[in-house]
Amino acid sequence: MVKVSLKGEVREFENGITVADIAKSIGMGLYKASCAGKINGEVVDLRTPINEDCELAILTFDDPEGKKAYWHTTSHIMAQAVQRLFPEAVFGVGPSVDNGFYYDIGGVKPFTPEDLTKIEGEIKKIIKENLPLERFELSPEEAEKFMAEHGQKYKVELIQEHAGKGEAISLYRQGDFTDLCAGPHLMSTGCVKAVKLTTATAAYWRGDAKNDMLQRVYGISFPKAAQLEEHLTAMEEAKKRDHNILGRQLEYFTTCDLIGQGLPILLPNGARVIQLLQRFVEDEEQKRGWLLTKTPLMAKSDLYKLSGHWDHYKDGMFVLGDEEKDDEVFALRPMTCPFQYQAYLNRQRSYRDLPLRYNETSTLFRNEASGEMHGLIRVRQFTISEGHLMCRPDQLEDEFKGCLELVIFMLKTLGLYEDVSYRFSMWDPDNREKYIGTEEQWNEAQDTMRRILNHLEIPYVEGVGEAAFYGPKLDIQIKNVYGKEDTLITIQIDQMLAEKFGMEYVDSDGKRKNPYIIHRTSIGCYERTLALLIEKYAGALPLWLMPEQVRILPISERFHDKAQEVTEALKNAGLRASCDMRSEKIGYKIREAQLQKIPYMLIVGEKEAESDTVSVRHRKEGDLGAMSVEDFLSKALMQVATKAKD
RNA sequence: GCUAAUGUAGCUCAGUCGGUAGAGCAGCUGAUUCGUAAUCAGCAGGUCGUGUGUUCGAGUCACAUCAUUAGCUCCA
Repeated sequence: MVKVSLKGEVREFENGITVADIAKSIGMGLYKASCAGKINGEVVDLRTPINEDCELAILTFDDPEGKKAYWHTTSHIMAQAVQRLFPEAVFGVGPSVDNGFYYDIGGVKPFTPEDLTKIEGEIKKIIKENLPLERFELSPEEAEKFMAEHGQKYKVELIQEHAGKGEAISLYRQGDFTDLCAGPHLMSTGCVKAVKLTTATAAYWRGDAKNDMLQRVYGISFPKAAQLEEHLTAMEEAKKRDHNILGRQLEYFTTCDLIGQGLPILLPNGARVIQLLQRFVEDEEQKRGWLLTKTPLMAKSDLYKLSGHWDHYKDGMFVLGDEEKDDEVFALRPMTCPFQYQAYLNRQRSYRDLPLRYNETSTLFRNEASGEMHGLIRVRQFTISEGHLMCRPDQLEDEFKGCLELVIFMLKTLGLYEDVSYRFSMWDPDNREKYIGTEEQWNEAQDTMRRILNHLEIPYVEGVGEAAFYGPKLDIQIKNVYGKEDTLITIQIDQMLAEKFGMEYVDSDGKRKNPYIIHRTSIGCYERTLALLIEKYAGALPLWLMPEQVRILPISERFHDKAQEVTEALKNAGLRASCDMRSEKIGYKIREAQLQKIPYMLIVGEKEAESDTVSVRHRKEGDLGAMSVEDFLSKALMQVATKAKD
């Protein structure tokens, strides 16, 4: 007998009982809903026999790991459907992801939407067949032979890689389909209910552009049809917040074929918001001891050669001139680092000068590959709240903390703090050519950073291979409206470039030493941050950031004078206000202001003229009733001063 | 850069088998002077992303190119 602790309650079972049988013993409802188990904190297959006393949790679709198993099984069902319809298919990998699952499939023509519909139809059949999934193991040799016989070359490759570990290879069989898989999986294909294939795209085998191109089919599934409907509706809603649609509608930015890809035109609304953000950032940085620099937008290639950027990123730079023909070759700057270093190098530095904090509102140019551009998120020219901080080793942790505190202050002010996650971006020792410096230098820099992060109790995930070529990073990640993650902010520790550039300080012992350099941004790129703000607030930015804060709406021509008087009063008080004097009905004017997300609408008519008030309407709260202009002003100005979120 | 889809009026879209371009909203003009999300009427608006072909004839077919979107790769 084994003692199994379930949610704190200990029950006895016969030795070798499976997780699935325990679920069944508790109730058929739980059994049917169960997706996987968790034994002593480790996720396991439902078929796992229990031979020792343990703590067990039954995972359902409501648990993140349960969802993973559910989606993973769905990906197998999809693969089975593809195999039936396209027997020539060669399968790559088919994992679950944050928002569903995918399967990579080679040997087939790109799938059309009609193909996806057909595959969905076959999936339904397989679900109806309610095929049990059986787990079995083969030796690596047997498994390789099995997959080779079925023409599954990618699976053979995966098995060969796994063979060295001396473990058996686990496979799952469901009817006529067998897949190499570590699991866990649901008990049968009938457990999956509502499936939708969302998109078919291309992906490289093993994520390497040199390898075969496979067709990747994405999908999602749910235990209930209503949940699928809900999900699809949510995706439609997300589209309404998409900055690339909303930002254009609300005239924050536009693009132009003649100017080129990745070069958005910031319209007056977008330009205003960015100006407000910049002022805020520069003022806040000044308060915190940062010194503003303004360095050139281009430099001779020699500068980038010294920094190492020329070797690593020449293809991604806009180079002016031809190395073969011209005496001097310039390049638009893709980063600010070596420019600000020159400010440091302007004179000899003492340990007493450190820390030295340089910030800059810095426009950068990067020749991103054509398929990588996206709205305001990935562009070829952007402006970043840049900064480099030179300090002594004993100052590093405090200064790092200071940078992080500034970032957190910014994120909280913007209302994005709850939406970010942290990634400790490290080098990949198996990919040495991507990085400069020695293994010792990397280990030291990473250990230092890890120590600081642990000390500050930052909850981070590790990103191997995500470091900059010169050092590790703390990346602050944010998801866009569709759940796709991007880096919003980064703080980096660099021990290598100071040496390359001969940056030194004379320490208290009279010796010359290289400072540590922290590369950081406080609010990220203004374009990207604006994009995320548009999505976060669905265009209804906080009052202090709205390009137009108040619109005055006279009921009719008779009240134009009064309305203009109010408009002038608000403008003089520092609010961005305008007056809609078109001969339209009040409902029309309100509708338009509302669609433009104008925070306050002030209605001026007979009643207001008589009582010397304005009727205040808020974009979210609706009619707030009449108040004097003075009362409205103090209310609105307070909201601006405190940077309130609505 | 790769795979695929898309590109028609300022915006959203229709346009059948290749036969000479259409709607709604927005814009302009006029009327209306109105109380919390769309007043009515009229007018104007297009080298059908661009280029080169095929054809008697191209928005429609082919090729190239530019841009947009999704995913991959990349992201100093």
